Amino acid sequence: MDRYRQTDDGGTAEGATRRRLPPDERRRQIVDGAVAFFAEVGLDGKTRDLARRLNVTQSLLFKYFSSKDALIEAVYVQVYIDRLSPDWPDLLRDRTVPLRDRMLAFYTEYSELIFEYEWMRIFMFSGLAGAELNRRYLEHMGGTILKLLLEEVRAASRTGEGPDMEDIWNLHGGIVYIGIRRHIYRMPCPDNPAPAIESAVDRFLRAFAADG
Amino acid sequence: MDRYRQTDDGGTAEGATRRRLPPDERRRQIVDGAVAFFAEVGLDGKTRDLARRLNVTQSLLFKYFSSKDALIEAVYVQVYIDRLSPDWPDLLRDRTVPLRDRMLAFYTEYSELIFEYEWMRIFMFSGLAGAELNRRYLEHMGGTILKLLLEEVRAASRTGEGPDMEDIWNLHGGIVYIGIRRHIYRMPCPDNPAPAIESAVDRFLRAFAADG
DNA sequence: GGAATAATTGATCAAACGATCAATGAGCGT
DNA sequence: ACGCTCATTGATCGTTTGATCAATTATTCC
Repeated sequence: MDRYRQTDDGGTAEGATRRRLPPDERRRQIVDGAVAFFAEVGLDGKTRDLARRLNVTQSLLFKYFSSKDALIEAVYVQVYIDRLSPDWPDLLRDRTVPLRDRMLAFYTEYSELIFEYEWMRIFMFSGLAGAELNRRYLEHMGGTILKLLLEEVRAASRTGEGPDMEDIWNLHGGIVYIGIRRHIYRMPCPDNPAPAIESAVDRFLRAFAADG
Repeated sequence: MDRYRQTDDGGTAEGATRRRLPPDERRRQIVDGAVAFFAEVGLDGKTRDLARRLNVTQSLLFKYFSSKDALIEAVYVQVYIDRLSPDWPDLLRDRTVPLRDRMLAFYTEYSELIFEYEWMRIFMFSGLAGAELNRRYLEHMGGTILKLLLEEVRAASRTGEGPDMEDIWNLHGGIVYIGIRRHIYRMPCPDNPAPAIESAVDRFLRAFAADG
C-alpha cells in the first residue's frame, strides 16, 4: 500500500494529503466526512468504510471518538445544533412586514437548511432510529415557530376563526415534502423550490383570507 | 431451553405454538413477522433477533429464504405489491361524482394504507436505502394518480389555468406528512386524520375555484 | 403403533464488526 | 541536524453477523 495518498475532496490545490494534522483540524475533517458518509449510507454505516473514505485508518477514528456512538453524537451536533437560526421567531413576529413576506422569508431560509442532502437524510435516519434529539427538534419547531405562525395567520385572517394547528402542520409538511422527494426518494424535482413554496403559502393565506 | 414455547402474537386462543407448521403457513408467519420486525428496527435488523421474536431458530429462516435479501424482497412484495388498489384511477375519473367527494374518497382509502405503521416505516427505510421498488412506486403514483388528479382539478377549475404538477405534489405531501409525523417521528398526532385531510382538500379546491 | 417424511434444531463456519494497543514515523522546537 | 512528541498506523482481540449442514423429532400415512 502506498503511503502518500491523494485526498478525494475534489480539488484542493494541495495535492497529496498531509500525513499528520493538528488534532482539532483532523477532528473536524472526521466529523465532516462522517456527516457526508452517514447521510449517504445510514447510521449503520461501517467505521472501516468511513475511514477508507477519509484516507485514514479505522483505528484513528477511535483516537478522536471513544465509540461509534460518540461519533454519531458529534454528527448530530454538527447537523442540528450548529445550524439553527435563533432569529426566526422575531422575523415571523414583525408585523411591520406583510405576513406573506414574513412567511416567504422564513421558508426561504428554512428550506435552504432542510433541503440540503445531508440534513434531510440524517434527520430521517435519526428519526427512524428514534433519536431523542430528533423529537426535541420537532417539538421545539412546533412549539415555537409553527405556533407563532398559527398566531400570525389567525391575527391576519378576516374569516371566522382562521386555521388550527393541524392546518399549519399541513402547510409545513407540504413544503418539507419537496425535500423528501428530492433527497430521500431521489425523485426528479424542480431545481428551485421557491415557486412551489410561494404557491403553497399564497394558497394557504388566501384560504384564510389572510392575504394582503 | 424449554421446547414448547408460547407465541407472542397476542392472544390466539391456540395456546402453545404448534412446533411444526405446513411450509406455506410458516412462510407466511415469517414474512408477517419480518414486516413488523424490519418496520420497527430497520432493514439492518439482525436475523437472530427476528428469529427470536418468531420463536424459531435463526437457521430456519434460511430454509424458507435463500438469503436475508430474499427475505427483504418478500417483505417488499407483501408491503407494496399486495396492497395496491387498481380502481383508484376509475374512482378519480368518475365525473358523475363531485370532485371534492372523489378526492376525499381517494385520500380516505389511500391514507388508511399509508398511515399504517408498517407501511410508512418500511417505505421510508427502503427509500433511504435506495430500493428500486420504491422509486417505481412513486413514479407510478405521480404518473397515474397525481397526474389524473391534476387533470380533474384543472377541468373543474373556474380560474385561469388551475394548478400545476408541483401544486398537486404539495397537496399530496401535506397529507402524507401526517403519517410521517406519526410513524417516523413518533409525534403526537390526531387519532383521526380525516378532518385534516378534508381541510387540506377543501383549501386546495377553493384556491383554484374548483369547489362545488 | 411403527416406519417414512420433512420441518426444525443446534452446532459451526468464515467474514465482518467495533474496539484496543504497542510500534512507527512525521513534524516541531531547538 | 537531531531528538522528542504524539498523530497515525498495522496487527489483533472478542463478538456478532449471514449462512451451512448433519442430527433431531414432530407429524403423516398405512
